[in-house]
Amino acid sequence: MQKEHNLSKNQKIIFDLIDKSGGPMKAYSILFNVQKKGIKAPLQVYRALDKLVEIGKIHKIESRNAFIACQNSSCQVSKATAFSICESCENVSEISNSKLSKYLSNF
Amino acid sequence: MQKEHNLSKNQKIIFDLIDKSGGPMKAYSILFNVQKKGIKAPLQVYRALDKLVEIGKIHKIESRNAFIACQNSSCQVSKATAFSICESCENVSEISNSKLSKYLSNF
DNA sequence: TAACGTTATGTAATAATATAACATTTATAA
DNA sequence: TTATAAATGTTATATTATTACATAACGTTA
Repeated sequence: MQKEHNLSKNQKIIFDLIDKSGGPMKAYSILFNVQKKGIKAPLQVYRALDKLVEIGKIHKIESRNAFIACQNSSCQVSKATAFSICESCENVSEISNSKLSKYLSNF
Repeated sequence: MQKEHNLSKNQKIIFDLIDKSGGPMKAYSILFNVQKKGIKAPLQVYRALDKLVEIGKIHKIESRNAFIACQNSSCQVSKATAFSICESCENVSEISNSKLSKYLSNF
């Protein structure tokens, strides 16, 4: 089970946006979308993103420079998470389970 | 088995550099290192890197924005490749085999 | 070999992504 | 309540990557 974290103001604004979007969002697109809420600088976005990744609420998809809400309510921080990404439509689904972590840990 | 590709001049210069380095190299570090050989612009580096990735001679480590020579002589293009990266020393070893691809393809 | 398509190269400018550095405020808990 | 950590705000800048356009080299086949 995921530990409860009290998100700060900026963290909550940004998490809600990503979560509601239903897909991966890029940092500067997030920035654009939250400017009306008073978040005006890249660093404010990146700090919130860093924290959200750290506590497991979102994942970064490295190959896309994008961030997506964790879609697995029992997702454990520091377990392997992979993404299956359609190369045509860019649809993303999260792959995260203990078998994958265990499998990769053989190497 | 890997198809033979005749590397162009720039591709060869850049592949040799990465290969000899024995580890991941970043694009602008590559650029710095090949300037004496006449490669002067980022785009020249990125174009060679793109091609080398495409033909499977190197891999991009997305989370590091870095490129590493394929360490598996029988590495198949378009098969999954993962990297195990020490979080202390940043040592990298390549994980690439058919079992991993097959395992991931279950999702 | 001339004409053609394809691939590679050169160059300048700029876009997109991310961090450094520093000051201040807010939340937590001893 | 004070001290300590966490979060915020702001400006500037570093790092990574692409657009756009022009030219050259290479292979094929007519």
